[in-house]
Amino acid sequence: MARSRPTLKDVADRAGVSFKTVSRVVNGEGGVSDDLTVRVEAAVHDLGFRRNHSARTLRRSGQRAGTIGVVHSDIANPFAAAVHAAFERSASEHDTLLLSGSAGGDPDLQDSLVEAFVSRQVDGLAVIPSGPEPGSNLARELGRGTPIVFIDREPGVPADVVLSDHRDGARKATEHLLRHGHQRIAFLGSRERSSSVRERRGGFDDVMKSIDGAVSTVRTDLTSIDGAVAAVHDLFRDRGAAPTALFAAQNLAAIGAVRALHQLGLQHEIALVAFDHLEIADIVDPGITTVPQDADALGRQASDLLFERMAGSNDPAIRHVIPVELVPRGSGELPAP
Amino acid sequence: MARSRPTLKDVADRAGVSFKTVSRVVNGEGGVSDDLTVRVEAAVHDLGFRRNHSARTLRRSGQRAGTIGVVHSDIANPFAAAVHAAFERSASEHDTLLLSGSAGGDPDLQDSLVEAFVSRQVDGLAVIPSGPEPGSNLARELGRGTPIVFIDREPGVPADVVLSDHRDGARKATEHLLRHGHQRIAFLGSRERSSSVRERRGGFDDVMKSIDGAVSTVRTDLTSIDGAVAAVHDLFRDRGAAPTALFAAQNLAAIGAVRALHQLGLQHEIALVAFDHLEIADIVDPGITTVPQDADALGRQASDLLFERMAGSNDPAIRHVIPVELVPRGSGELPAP
DNA sequence: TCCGCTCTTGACAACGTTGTCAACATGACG
DNA sequence: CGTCATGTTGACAACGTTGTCAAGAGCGGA
Repeated sequence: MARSRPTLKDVADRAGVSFKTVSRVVNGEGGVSDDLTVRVEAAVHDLGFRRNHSARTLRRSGQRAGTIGVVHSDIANPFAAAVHAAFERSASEHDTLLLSGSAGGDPDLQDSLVEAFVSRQVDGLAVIPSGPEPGSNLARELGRGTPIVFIDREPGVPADVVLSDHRDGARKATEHLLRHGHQRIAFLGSRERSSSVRERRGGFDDVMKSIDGAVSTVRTDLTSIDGAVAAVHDLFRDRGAAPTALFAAQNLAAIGAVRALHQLGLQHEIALVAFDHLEIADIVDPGITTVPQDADALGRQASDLLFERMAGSNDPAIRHVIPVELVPRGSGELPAP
Repeated sequence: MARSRPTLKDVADRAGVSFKTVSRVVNGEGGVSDDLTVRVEAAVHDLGFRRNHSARTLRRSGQRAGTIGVVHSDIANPFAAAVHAAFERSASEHDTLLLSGSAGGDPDLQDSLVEAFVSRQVDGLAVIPSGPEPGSNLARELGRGTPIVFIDREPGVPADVVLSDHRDGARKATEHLLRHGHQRIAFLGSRERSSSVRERRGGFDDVMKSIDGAVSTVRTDLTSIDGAVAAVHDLFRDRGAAPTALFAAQNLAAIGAVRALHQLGLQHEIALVAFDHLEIADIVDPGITTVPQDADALGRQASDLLFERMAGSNDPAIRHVIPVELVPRGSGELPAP
């Protein structure tokens, strides 16, 4: 059974001083005689005293609490995990810890995460793709002036945001396939409600519509690898009407597409370009042509933006777009039959 | 500039009642007339009041704070992220949030994370491989009776732990390679100070030492994909003395090994067995024979253990070992030349 | 010697919340 | 009509900490 943690008062009793003196020593405020300082430090060490951060920030309200809440869709997604890690590195330089949770695309869950974060007095929030629109709690906090940064999704409200150039990346991917002679191209996407996927879809449509004779097939809401595998199998059930190239607009969809093409033995016939970084891109044969996102830059810049806002910046909402480039590796350069 | 969040008192003023009445309504304690309840609820809604969780748990010390600290080595590692996600799912069923941080194998950093968690009054801690031995803060908390669960590492002290059967898995992998005629096998591992890697190394050595003529090469501290790639290139600089099979004892080392073998064009000649789940295992050619860990089970069972402990269980330290099985996919069945 | 200064120390309020208790109103019952 | 139980409401302390202020000791200078 956990004995309760020692308090300033416990330390004070042991050192035979008032608890205010202990507070001074613990905070290095100075103005305490060497004699007492030594005694207090010994007592602190003996009891294993740790300042109660909650009580501290309660008393000093208005000061930073040193905690940020991060709302994920699914932190196990490699892209989300990479962004999180970069954000965390940057936060730790500011002595700030991260509370995080995955809302899995459920707006209600996202809202209740935000509520839990806010009630724990976070200094700011970072939101990585989830629901379509900010939930009511998020909207309220925005209105209240809580610093919030959106990562890789359109906020839909005036708020700081860092995102990859989804539309441009999708255009580049699609044009790349067209340039290699493909006219029938399938778009594979995850949650359609996520703005990043909508943007990528938009870029794809922009290009396809501008070309006479281009035929697009669209499969969205592929939220798992298995779902994407099934969708690709389905596409090739009728080889006559099947596309000659795939644009996998999200990392899990891409892994599923690669897996399905390999299962079907079509990996050298059907062209594939994938959005997002894939660890496997240069291992499989053919290598996967990708439009990688810079998760590290996204995380770091989002953190920079948030800390600036938390430091009191009143600038109008900042929108940071990170350019993306296509990296050819083979799968995207397969010619149309 | 963020206006400060409304308090019970603000709501009380607006509703024209005492703040204690607001507290009662907010907590659904009952004993408030319908008349006032309605007025208070309106004020709560208008002001967007959210209970200050820190103040609440300060007052009710002894009660759970609803927060758990998770110490990672690197949360961007797919295995860690998967464990984290499973842990998080389970925690959210207990209305508990996770504070997390990556210590990257640095014991000092791990200790300062623990300190930051403890000072934020977490109810318990989960520790995923990092330093070699529990740091002094962790040791102190253990002594104090703070519920702690170790995941996938030997605690080195009497404490709850959930781990894969590393040694047995490594034995199975090594025996599998021997059975296919290999005698010169290289072991590729990450941080040697991590108990999981030590155990896997132990299983490997156990088997190799028991076989006459078996020659083992060992490369450890391969903490990144690139590091593993370089190590494998190095191994095959002199083909004469090079191993005929690789046992990649960790996921990043495995990805690096696959990549290097493909770069060298040796993927169909050099056998490979990998510890950990690999997303790419059945995509590449040949498929990668693995000894996958059940990250989901690890996370869930660790969480179960921790919540039981937090509920006051005084059972002696529990050790939960999750069995692992080898999954043949091709790379591990390549015969020795 | 006395004043005023600095240095050290502690008493006390306050942060936002919940637990305890008392005050008051109402109605039932003798 | 008085007593008592019940239901509603608020005053106040407490949680662990920091900020404010005052008290006391020690010392130099007039």
